[in-house]
This record gives sequence, structure tokens and C-alpha cells, in this order.
Amino acid sequence: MGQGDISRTRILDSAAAVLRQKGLAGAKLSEIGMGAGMLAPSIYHHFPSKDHMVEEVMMEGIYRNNRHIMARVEVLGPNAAPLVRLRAAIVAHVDFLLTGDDYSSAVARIFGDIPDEMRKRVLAAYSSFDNYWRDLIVAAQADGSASDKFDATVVRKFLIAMLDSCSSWYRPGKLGPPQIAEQAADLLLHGFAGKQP
Amino acid sequence: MGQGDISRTRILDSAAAVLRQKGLAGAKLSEIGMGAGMLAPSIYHHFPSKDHMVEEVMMEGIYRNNRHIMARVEVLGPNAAPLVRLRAAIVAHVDFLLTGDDYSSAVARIFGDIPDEMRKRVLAAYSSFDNYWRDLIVAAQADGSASDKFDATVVRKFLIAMLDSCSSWYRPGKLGPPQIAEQAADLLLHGFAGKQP
DNA sequence: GTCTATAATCAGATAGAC
DNA sequence: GTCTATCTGATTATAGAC
Repeated sequence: MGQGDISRTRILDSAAAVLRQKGLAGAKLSEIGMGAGMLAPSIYHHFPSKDHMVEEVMMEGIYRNNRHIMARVEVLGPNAAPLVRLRAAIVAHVDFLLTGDDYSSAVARIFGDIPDEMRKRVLAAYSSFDNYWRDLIVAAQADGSASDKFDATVVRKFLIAMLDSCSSWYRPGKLGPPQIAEQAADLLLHGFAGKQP
Repeated sequence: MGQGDISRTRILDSAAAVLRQKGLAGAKLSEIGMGAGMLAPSIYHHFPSKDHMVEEVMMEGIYRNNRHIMARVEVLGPNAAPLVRLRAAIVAHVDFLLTGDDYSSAVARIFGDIPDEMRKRVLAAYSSFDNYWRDLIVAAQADGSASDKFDATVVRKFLIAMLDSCSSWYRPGKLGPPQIAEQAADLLLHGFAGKQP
């Protein structure tokens, strides 16, 4: 990155924060500019349109989330059990959302509202992420440690939707991000009715 | 209902369908009117504003979903085990969303985007629904059939987010609504790693 | 690189004929 | 009860000064 990218980054940071909180239609350029210390028209010196800016937030959010989760899984080493890897991914995902990454939370929030053309491109970038989850799920089934009566796609959709939701309802309280993350993993892997130690 | 309510109902039906598919900002009065066989301004003969109309869709969606789930749980009789009741609620919720109720799907879709004032009122109507889920969850824990290491509120949030998501990703295929509903119940109650018969 | 205008667009809402 | 025509307001986007 060059030296002229500081305000550009400030705009993206502000956009991610506003998009996360207000959604796509609710994110006004004036508010995004305000958060970056400038007025709305100045944004156009750095981005050709709101859509271009939003798309960059989406791509960055996917990239960050992807990288964070993979790092937390791969640190376990190549011989870790599939279920252990899957649990690490679940915990990492929740933890990342709740520890305040605006970009990945913005992705979860506005994904359903972006224009079709943009969605195609975002979806393409998202596919590697999606495949990573699919592999974690399928590996656990192949390994015999997870029931193969579940459809892997259905599990993935339910799992991601459940995890993504937490940034919209979580408020700091008696349970912190690590506890929420553990509950998510226990719930998904062993179930509400399960009796674990 | 009086006899003049037919077009009013057609408008609400159309609004629910468009809101479900396009979200709040994407739902134009022109498209909603089109679906009801009239042009946009004619809607104002039946509703004072778009917000009033949207709010009525939300309330109706909550009411329908609530009634449907309660009916499917209460038919089990007062002596059914808490876990059986909870499972019935989960299955009923997914089934209802996927079998095509536009109103309840619209609620799940646009809830995060409605204005604050409206959300307060919608949330008040939603509370009885929320309490019903909470009671199902707490009863299973009190009964000993579900682990009390879970925070009941966290479980409820995760559970509802997971179930609500299905209307956004489900497409008819080899798995129908009943199968998806069963997988949701198995996943939530026994977990992905659980070995059930 | 940011500002002060200002244009262009679009959707919600209103007025009044039929 | 629905239409055509129009108004209003908000928001994205542009022009051009500094």
C-alpha cells in the first residue's frame, strides 16, 4: 500500500462500521464520511461509487474472516481430529465476530441486500471460504466422528447462519465472547439435549 | 372483516411476498401494487403509509407463526415431555417457513432493518413468541433432559437465527421441507457429532 | 484532497379527475 | 376505489473553487 491510502482505509473502516450497524440502505455516505473525518463528496476522490466502496468492504470482510479462521484451525497441525478442527473453526468464527471486526460483521449483515451483479462477484470470493467449511464438515463425517445422516450442505447453511447471527444480538454481559463461542460449539456439535461433562 | 377488505388483503399478501424476497428498502410500492393488481398511489386508499403497511405485515407474520407453532406443540397434550415439545416447535417453525408463508419469512428477513419506533412495537408483539420459546427451553433444562450448562437466552437466539435462515437459502431439491425440519431438530437437540439411531 | 454548491435520480406521498 | 399528474424529500453523484 502506498502512502496516500490512509484516508482510503479510514473510509473503508468507517463504512464497515456503519454498514454493520445500519445495513446497506441505512448507510448514508454522509455518515460514512463523518466517521472518516470528511464530508460525503470527498469520498468520491477515493471511490468511484458507493457500490464500489461497499464491494471492497465485503471482499475485505470475507478475506479477513477466512484468514482468521484458517489460521486458528491450521495451528492445530495436520494430525488434529476433524471434530477438533471443526470446533476450532466454530469458536474462531464467533470470537472474530464478537471481538469486533466490523468488516466480517458487515458481510453477515448486508449480504442479502446487495445488487445481483455484486453478489455474483462476492459469492465467487466467498466460495473458498464456503469450501473450507464444507471440507471440515465432510471430513468429520468421513472420519466417523460425526453422523452422516446429516446433509453436509444443510449443516453448513444452518451452522453459518447461526454463527453469523451473534453479532446482531450479542451485548456484553455476564457471558463474554469466549463463553458464547463455546456454547455455540457445544450446541452444534453435541446438541442441546446432549449430556457432556 | 368487512367486505371491503379484499384489496387490502391482496396488498398485504403482495407486500409480504415482495418484502420477503427484496427486503425493506428493495420493496417498492410500485412492485407491491403491481402484485395486488393496482398502481402505487392506490395503496394509499388502504394504508396511510408504507411503514404502516409494513408494520401490519410484521404483526401478521408474528401472529401466524406464533399460532402455527403453538398449535403444533399443544396438540401433543399437556403431558408430553419438554424435549418432545421443543422438537415439535422446531420442526413446525422450519416447516412453516419453507411451506411458503410469506409473512413469517418477511419478518425474519426485514426485522433488522425496520425503524426503531416500529421495532419497539413489533418487539412487544414478538415477546409472547419469544417467551414461548424460552419456556420450552427452560422446561427441558428443568426436566433434566437438556444440559443446563447452556444459557437459555443464548440457546434461544442461536436456535431462532438458525431456523429463520432457512427461508433465505432453501431451494426445492432432493430434500423437502420435512427433511430439512428434521435435520434442524436433530442438529439442535443432539448435535452434529451425536450418534442417534 | 477536501470543500461548497448543485445537479440528477428516485421513491414515498398528495391532489384531484373519473 | 383506482387512475394520472405532480410534489416533496432524501441521497447519490458531479462541477469546480481552494
